[in-house]
Amino acid sequence: MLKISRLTDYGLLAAVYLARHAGQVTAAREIAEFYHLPVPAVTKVLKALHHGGLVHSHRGVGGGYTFDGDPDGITLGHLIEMLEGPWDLVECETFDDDGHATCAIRVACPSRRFMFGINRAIKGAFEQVTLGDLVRGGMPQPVIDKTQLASSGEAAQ
Amino acid sequence: MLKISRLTDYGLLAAVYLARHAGQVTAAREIAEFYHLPVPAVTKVLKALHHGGLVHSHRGVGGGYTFDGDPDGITLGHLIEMLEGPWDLVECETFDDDGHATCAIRVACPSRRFMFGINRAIKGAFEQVTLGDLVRGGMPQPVIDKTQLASSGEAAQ
DNA sequence: TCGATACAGTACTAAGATGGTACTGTTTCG
DNA sequence: CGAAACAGTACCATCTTAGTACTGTATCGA
Repeated sequence: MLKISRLTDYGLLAAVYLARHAGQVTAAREIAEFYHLPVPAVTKVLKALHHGGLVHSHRGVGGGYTFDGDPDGITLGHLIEMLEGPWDLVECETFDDDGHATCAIRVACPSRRFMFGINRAIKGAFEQVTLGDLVRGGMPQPVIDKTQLASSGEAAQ
Repeated sequence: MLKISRLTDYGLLAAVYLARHAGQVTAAREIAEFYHLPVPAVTKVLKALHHGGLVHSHRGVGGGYTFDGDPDGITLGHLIEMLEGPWDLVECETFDDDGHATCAIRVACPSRRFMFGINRAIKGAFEQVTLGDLVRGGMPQPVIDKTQLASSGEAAQ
């Protein structure tokens, strides 16, 4: 199914919470209790946000996480990348750990350009929503730029 | 991971193939061979497209599927709905077979409106791409309408 | 009439992803 | 020095996915 995983949900909520309390040191427990989420799950996603460079961490008693950047400089695409790692809606361009393409017929595939065009068009939508939009609670409706697929080369079959 | 499932990929390719051969009766085998895909998998998604009303089926010798509608009247959202069933990027509003909400704290959830706003904004992007766009190989870049979340009510936490 | 073709519907299984948790280690405060 | 809180890793039950198999039905043509 095409859906944002539950842990990614948690991560978006945590990011918004921290952005709304910018500059304040906030413990994972506080965020988990606010949203009625399991604490271990929230700590997991906060580690990912820290690893992605979105938030700073503070250990020890009274520690927690802080966000002090520009909410409008962070896109929904960035956030999902931090939480899920590199992602594509299609796997035409995906490679496994050995560097082999997941798609065995990749080079000869008549649909590769086509699928990659969809990928870029939809991922582009995720780049138009910023953390600031989420914090403000107003979110833009993505508009598709119909030149995206064509610019990837000739049309696919 | 946030990705279109492989079978849905197959379904999109099959829909494009049929739209490019509009009015012609095309067997599942022909589509599978063109894209180098397993025949049983392609027949599976074609059944879904037929069930969704996108294509007509013709049994017997020389049978197959035909598309004879308006490619620009079918959106990417419609196609995914046919192939994956009702879908949402978040599960705030999802109910199980017994009619119970998947989210146990749904009524009191401080993030429900927020997540549903994301859901509508991104799903809106899928409504801006049509089967005609896919057939022509030019695809729009979705543009987010930032009023979508706000219009769901007050801003969520 | 009969056989081959092709779709209709259902069900099964192996492989992979997901969600939640547990455990150990490290840092910081008082 | 003890408690609090993050860092990193690993585990496991559950769910989803992909692919296939099997039976049934409709159609064409010899």
